[in-house]
Amino acid sequence: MRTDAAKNYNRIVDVARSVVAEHGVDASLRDIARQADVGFATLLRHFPTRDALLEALLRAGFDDLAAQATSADSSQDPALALAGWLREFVTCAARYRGVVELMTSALDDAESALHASCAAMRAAGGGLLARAQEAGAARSDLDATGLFALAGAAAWLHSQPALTEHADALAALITNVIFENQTKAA
Amino acid sequence: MRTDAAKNYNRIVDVARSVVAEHGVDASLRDIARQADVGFATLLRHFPTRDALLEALLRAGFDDLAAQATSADSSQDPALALAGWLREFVTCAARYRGVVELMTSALDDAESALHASCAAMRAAGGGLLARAQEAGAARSDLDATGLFALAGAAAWLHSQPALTEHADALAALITNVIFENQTKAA
DNA sequence: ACCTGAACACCGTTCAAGT
DNA sequence: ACCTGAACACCGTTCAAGT
Repeated sequence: MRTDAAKNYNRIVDVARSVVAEHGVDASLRDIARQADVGFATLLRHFPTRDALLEALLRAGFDDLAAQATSADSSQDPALALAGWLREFVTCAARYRGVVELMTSALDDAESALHASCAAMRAAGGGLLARAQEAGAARSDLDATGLFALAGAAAWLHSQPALTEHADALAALITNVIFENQTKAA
Repeated sequence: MRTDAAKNYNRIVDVARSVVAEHGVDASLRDIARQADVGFATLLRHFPTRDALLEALLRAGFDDLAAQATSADSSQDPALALAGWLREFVTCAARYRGVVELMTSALDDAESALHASCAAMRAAGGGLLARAQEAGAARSDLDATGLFALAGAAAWLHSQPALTEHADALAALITNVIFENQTKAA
């Protein structure tokens, strides 16, 4: 990449970060290009689709999540490792409005620019879940997708402006379900 | 209302039902007007805002929810009454994509055409919750908004196409939290 | 009273032309 | 190689004109 192109690329990403922070994942791409002092077609050249631009904003967080899961060695307490991962997941998924929906639909759409990193992240979480299940610290009727769904619901709650009041406590109620050891009969 | 106006009104609502079912709450209003064989400005005349049109689609369900809660007399088991209300809530909120977000933001925005019916519904659910709490059948650290938030998270999960696989079971895990009787110390 | 077309300012996409 | 303006088909809003 030429240095002038790199400069445009970085300026677009910087501006996108602040515009998406304000307007959510549906923010106007044209507006981002304007604020970045770049022709709109130039933005499209660097990021041919909305998902591609959002991927640039979110990839770092996703990679951290995957790394955090795989680096947790067997000496660490499985329940604590999973709990830390969940906290990070919610922070990451609630950063911008609409990210959770983006992630779940990206899992279903192999064409999305976000598919690979989301799938990797789900698999990594699944590994942490399996270890916690073996230790008897997590409910046994969950798989990686179930973990993702519950963590996503918690992140959704956390990302609703009208619910911020007690979002931390309420989201914790949801993630706590994961650690339930179901003993009572159905 | 003149009879020709009433005919237009009904045709718009009918078409909107099917278009919103397909495209979610962000469906194109212009497209709805076209399919209803009505000038776009006519649609705006009947429904000056998107919320006003969606309110026409959703009001019946909301009213049912409020009625269901107030009609539950004291002879009924409080836990069963609340459980039934929650089931209805999720069905209603997951009917179209985006409804849950619409409801939570309407609660925060007194100007929204949906504000009144959503607030009434939340209050009605709060009444059922209070009775269940008195009977010791629901956790005591929840209020009407907390109930709404958890039910909303369950409905969110239910409305994600990528999660339909086990949506019923996972959403039930979330709503079950409401009936937990927290006994262990913090 | 109620309906409607036209004008407007936006959006995302595409493409031919510029350095 | 990389950038850009212009044309296009959409969107929601407003308003002056029709019956």
